[in-house]
Amino acid sequence: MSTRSSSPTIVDVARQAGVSIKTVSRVLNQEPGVHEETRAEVLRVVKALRYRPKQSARSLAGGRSFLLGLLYYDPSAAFVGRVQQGATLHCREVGYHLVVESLHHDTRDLQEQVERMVMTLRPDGMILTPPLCDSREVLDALRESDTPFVQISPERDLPDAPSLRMDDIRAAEDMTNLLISLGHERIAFIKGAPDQIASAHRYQGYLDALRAHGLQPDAQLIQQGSFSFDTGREAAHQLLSRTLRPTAVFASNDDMALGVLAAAQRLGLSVPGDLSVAGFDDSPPAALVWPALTTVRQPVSEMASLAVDLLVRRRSDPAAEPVHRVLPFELVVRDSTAVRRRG
Amino acid sequence: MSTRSSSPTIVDVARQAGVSIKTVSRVLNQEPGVHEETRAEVLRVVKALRYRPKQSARSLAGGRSFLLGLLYYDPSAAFVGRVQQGATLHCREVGYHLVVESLHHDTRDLQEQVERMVMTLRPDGMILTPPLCDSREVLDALRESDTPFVQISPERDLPDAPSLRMDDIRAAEDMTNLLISLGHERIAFIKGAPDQIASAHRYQGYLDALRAHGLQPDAQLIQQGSFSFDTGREAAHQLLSRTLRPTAVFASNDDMALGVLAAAQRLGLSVPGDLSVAGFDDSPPAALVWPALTTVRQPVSEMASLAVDLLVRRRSDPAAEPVHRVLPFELVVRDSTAVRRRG
DNA sequence: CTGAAAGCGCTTACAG
DNA sequence: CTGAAAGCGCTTACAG
Repeated sequence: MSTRSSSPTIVDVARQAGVSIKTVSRVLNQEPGVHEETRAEVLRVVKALRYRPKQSARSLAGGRSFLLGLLYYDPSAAFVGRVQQGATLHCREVGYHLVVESLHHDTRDLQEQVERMVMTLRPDGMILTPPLCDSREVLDALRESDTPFVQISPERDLPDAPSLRMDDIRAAEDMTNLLISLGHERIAFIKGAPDQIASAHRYQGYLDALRAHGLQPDAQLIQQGSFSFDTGREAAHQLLSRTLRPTAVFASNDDMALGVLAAAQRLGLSVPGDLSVAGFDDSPPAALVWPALTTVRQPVSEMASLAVDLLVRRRSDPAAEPVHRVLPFELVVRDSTAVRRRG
Repeated sequence: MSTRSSSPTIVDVARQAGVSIKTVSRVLNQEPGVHEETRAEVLRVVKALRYRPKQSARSLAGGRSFLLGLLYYDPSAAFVGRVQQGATLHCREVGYHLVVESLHHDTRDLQEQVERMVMTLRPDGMILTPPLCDSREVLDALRESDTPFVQISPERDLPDAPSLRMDDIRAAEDMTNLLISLGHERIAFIKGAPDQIASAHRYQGYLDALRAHGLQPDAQLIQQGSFSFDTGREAAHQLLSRTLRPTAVFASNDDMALGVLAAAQRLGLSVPGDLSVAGFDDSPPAALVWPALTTVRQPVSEMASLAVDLLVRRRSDPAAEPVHRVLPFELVVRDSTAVRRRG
């Protein structure tokens, strides 16, 4: 019923500007070799008509979709949410759009799911987050369809794809150094899931810092967790029930650190008075609990932005050697850590 | 360098199946009027060739993009994350894809942002979450571009768009009833941000439940918050410092309830021993804190699925009267609430 | 039940 | 610096 005329096309613009559609196309795509006056006139008409090139047409003709895909598994993961945020914002800046695809990690047809998505949508690239970025099925589907992708925080780098990560070892080392500088010597550590390389790296950083300060790692103070709240709480319960308690606990992610907080509370220990607690990730709850958690912030937005850039730029230079970058992290010192109480 | 032949098109399928491309198109779009044998043969070839129709071509020719947009403002909001999850999963089932667009609520050019997104991408519909679903600029941009949209939990319903929401009044009433059934009579309430209709509704439900049980609302027990952790903590501090303390606090969202937990802990009150605490939303931290929070779960996945359905179906019946549905919620009883301790 | 033709709105070679 | 032509891979009327 709308009396609104249908959207203007490139033909309308060309006609009004008195040029060919090819010239309009040139201006829109910022190609060189257009007379400045011509360019200005075209732009004027574009603005006057509120003309927007239609993606489906550009896509069909030009062979690129201006779509980037974000593949993820665990939707609740704060990490993915922040990747997405960084990616959408940067996508807008470069004229792309982000399509999100949530996968069931356990399903049989992971490869089929990815393949179908990629073949119908033809995204110009995919952004992969853990644990999917290390899934053979996902990678195979992407390779088979010639879809460029970048891995964010993968278990291991690939020769044929760029990756972006932070230095887990160094971050854990810095956090441990912080605790040491606060006077702590009996610093417990709760390890993460054994099958994730980040667990080993963070543990490594912890050990490095202790050794650099001449402190002996104490097996009694090292517990195995699996990155969950419950394992953190149980590990802390073990650690804190001993007569000779640690004065600080470094949990290798925030969920476990929250578990430590809960255990301390249960046992009537005050944090940070009786016990300092540090986490890793800077998840949303970290800032919401009491006391607010000291933790490590990963450079997630930067990784996401860079991922978008790498994918978009890849078009101009498809044969470029894939980069593997390590980005700087940040220690977020809040209220759960304090100078060790003497006596 | 790849020796891989380019993807098969509808022409390849038609040739191999010995039919016209029109017939292939009919089969793919499940149109009636194709001989069963012909249909089977086409499907066989489709499968053999691993043929997938290209979205950009379908989109350009058919005038629909198979893309749905999710517009949101606050990325960290757990609510939006769950909407997204529900939407992507259902999108896959119906052959659509979800494009996410994060907006800056405060920017001047909200309308311009939305208009640009919609005009280039031409999504077949948009899913709007609070607070954007009530933004005049967003709505105007959508209407002007003839883009169908559905509102999830809007402040108020619109005559020209479907909306999906839960019954806030009833949910708050049920939660209050739960506390009353546990023996509580001095039940405090922390209100949410005054500019959101949900705040008024939840407060209303609280009052309704009290009155139904012959309990007088006590102004001393009612505090104003604004849905943030800090306002929850402050309000709780006020409430719990009095000589005649409440035995239960109903915070009208989880973030504030977490603040109540923090305040109680600070004052040395045990939850739920000395104090029962209830929240609203079932945000991720709600299950992670100690004690785990009793709260209300909104039917978010259902709203998201329905939103997708409404948008997809709208194509077949664009003139249909927009529906305004109220979906059932769920009380999630965890560890922060208990029978009132006597004496 | 099936098909030939036209067209969606752009970009890609190719000319000049 | 600029343009005419062809084509991307589908769907939409329109026929029969």
